[in-house]
Amino acid sequence: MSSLDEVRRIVHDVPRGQVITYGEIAALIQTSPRHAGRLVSQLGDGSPWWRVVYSDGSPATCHNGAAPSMLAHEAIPMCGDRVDIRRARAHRPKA
DNA sequence: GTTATGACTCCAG
DNA sequence: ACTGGAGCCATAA
Repeated sequence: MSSLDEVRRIVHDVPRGQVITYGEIAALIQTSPRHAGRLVSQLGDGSPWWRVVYSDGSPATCHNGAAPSMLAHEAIPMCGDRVDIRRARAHRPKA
């Protein structure tokens, strides 16, 4: 089981209408936040990468800023230009 | 084995 | 609240 699978499962485990931070993923797989983002990028387009946001709720800076659009389309609680991480933050999948 | 890079986060100003 | 700099781990060359 590679960390990539772990991340992929976590990202897929995030219910619609909620998001998860890179730091949360990094903590779950026991690695640094730097690698967390890298793994999510490697997931490809087959996973809801847009549900993964920064620790302060800002969406990923990639995809030419398409993430906010996806978040809004997913009925994610947003606060201005950032996600309302306070409300949308997904809890741990509880292994 | 070493160097360079990346979808991050934290601390200080 | 915003900006800038440093740290970190893994993969690729």
